[in-house]
Amino acid sequence: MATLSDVAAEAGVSPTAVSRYLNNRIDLPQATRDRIDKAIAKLDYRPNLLARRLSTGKSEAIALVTPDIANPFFAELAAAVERQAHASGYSVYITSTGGHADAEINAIRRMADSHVDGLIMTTNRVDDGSLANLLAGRENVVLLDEDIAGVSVPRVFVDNAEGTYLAAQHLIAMGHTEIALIGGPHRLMSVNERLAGFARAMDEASLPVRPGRVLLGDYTRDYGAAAASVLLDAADRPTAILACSDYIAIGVMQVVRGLGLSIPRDISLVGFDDMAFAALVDPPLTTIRQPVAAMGELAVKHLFALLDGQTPPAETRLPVELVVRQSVAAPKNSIASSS
Amino acid sequence: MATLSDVAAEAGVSPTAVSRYLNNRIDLPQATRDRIDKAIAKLDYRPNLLARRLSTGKSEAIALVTPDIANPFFAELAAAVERQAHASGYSVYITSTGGHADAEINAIRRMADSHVDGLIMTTNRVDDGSLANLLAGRENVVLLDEDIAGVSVPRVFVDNAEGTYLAAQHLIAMGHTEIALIGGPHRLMSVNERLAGFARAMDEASLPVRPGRVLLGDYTRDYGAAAASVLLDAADRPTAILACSDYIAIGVMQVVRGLGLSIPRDISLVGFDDMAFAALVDPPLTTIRQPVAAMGELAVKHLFALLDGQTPPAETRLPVELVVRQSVAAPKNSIASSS
DNA sequence: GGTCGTTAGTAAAGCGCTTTACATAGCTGA
DNA sequence: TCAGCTATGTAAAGCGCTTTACTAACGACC
Repeated sequence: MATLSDVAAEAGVSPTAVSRYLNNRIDLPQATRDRIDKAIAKLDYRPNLLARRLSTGKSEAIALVTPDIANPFFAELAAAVERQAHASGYSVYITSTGGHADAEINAIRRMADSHVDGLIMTTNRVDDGSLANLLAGRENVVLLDEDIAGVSVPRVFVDNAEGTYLAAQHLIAMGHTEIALIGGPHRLMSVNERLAGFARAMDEASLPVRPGRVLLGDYTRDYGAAAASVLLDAADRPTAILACSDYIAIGVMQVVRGLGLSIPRDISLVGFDDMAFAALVDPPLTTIRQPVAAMGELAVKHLFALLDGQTPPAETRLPVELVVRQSVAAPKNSIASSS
Repeated sequence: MATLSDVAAEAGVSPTAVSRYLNNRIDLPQATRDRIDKAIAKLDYRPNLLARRLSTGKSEAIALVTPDIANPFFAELAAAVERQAHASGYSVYITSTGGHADAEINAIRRMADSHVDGLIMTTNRVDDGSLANLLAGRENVVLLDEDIAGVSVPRVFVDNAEGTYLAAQHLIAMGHTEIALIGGPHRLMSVNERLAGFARAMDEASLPVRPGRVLLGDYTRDYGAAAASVLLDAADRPTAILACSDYIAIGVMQVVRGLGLSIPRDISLVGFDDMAFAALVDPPLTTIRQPVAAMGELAVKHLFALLDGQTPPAETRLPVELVVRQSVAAPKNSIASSS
């Protein structure tokens, strides 16, 4: 591999001249430029990024730490982040943590050690303070999708409460009064907020939120199935279920089908996320769409602003949207109220 | 950020001693070790990876270049690669190219410039020779999932021909004789092979492969829909369609439904890949399962073997598997032959 | 004809680490 | 008593780049 010095020797100038020429820090006469260009071409010279980074302290790279790249939600987020970062000539280093605290900490450490310029952090856990500690005072981090309590870096979230509010409103408008909610991990910000949105819609319709009708566990298919079993085995079944993720909704569907019931005839179901498969399942799932690409792009923009010494908004909320498909109907034995 | 010299000064030894101690290249008496450990803890020292990499020429990192990280197939592959690499203490740098030739070339270049130790390459295009050129002679590359003609690096593929062979056999056993195939891009290795497997099964059953019944285009939902329209608008519809990817199958389903037809009553359908959504669609899709995780892991293992100076197999084929769900039935107006 | 400004560069230090070669002190054995 | 070994280190160069300061040569101006 040719080095800068090789090029300099070949062109008959000093390494300094080549370096400065390549970085547009010097005006050289055409003849010299030509000699350097020729030398570069001849030797197929490519700058060693490692050396440049070590020397400048800038890496033109950002890190994205994410719970699980195999999860399409995070994969789409990652794709958006990458697209946006590449547009500015930045590389993106992605790490999956599997949602483990120590893996998250290691990932952040490792990223810091590799001297990336900035970090976009997504998590799906409730932090016990270690993450907050690690991130405290950093000026080159933005939080995406989920909060970490106690860190004061720019955050890009979705309007979680509005999402479940819209979903519950939709169910209520269809005539449902017996509505259950299945959510993610207790105390996770998105979970709290989605619960709050649900409660608000219920409240506005003067409907009670019964404790046994709110099940919090995980944003997974398995938990969706487990929770659905509990709800549907009960004496007083709900007529509708608001699943706080499409994965949960899939689990619900599976159990409903297993019980010989039908969606939406016996049970109405609304999901959350609008993952690609939501349109493909049977029946196509009514759900809340998150603007995943916009989230990723905005996170990058805010991170770049930060690196640029600007002050992006402390918190941005992106709007969600109700996507009506076919998993909601009026409850049996009841007449839909006009909305 | 504390440096090695800071630690050395704090511990009252030379930087050399600290470096060699940290790399297990020297035996120090307990007292000295303690002083160094204490200094490290006190200063919260973490080695600068950039500097280490520049100095050693090793990066303990590999690159994965992939067409689209938002595609669950590649995302799962990436997750497997990452898991396996992390287990050996390696980082993975993932890049999405969008399937563009120039982006692929840039990505490979960029990875080489960042001095990763090795590269795992996946593509979904037919190379015009530029990739082959770039990769020629490299001793630290493995090809995954799809071939690049003319490069002689270790390759990890799936048994494509066997997949379509099994699928076609299954359809034939159910009584189908009018079987169409919808495949990916013409001349792509996997496409050729899947076509060959299909042809072999047809041949063994003494069934002709009619030209109008083989449509090659893209591994996408859109192409699946377009191809299905062509096939189903024809005077002599096939009774079964072998889709060479689950995405294609989804497109087919959409068109079939749009025509007021039913799967599997009117048209039988087999997919390829067994993506997560295959089990979730209506009807659940009979498909060919690829061992995605195993592919990713094996690619990493072979890459490490390469880096270790060993010679992994030039080409490995991983087995596929027919997953029978509910998208295949006997053709209407015919009696299923016993298999 | 000296000064000043411009042009066209260069020398050398430094980024933080590794590594090779060498050094010193103390001890052992003949 | 002294050669030689072991234990415990160290000095200095080098990875490939950037950057700060400096210089030499030349022409223009007064």
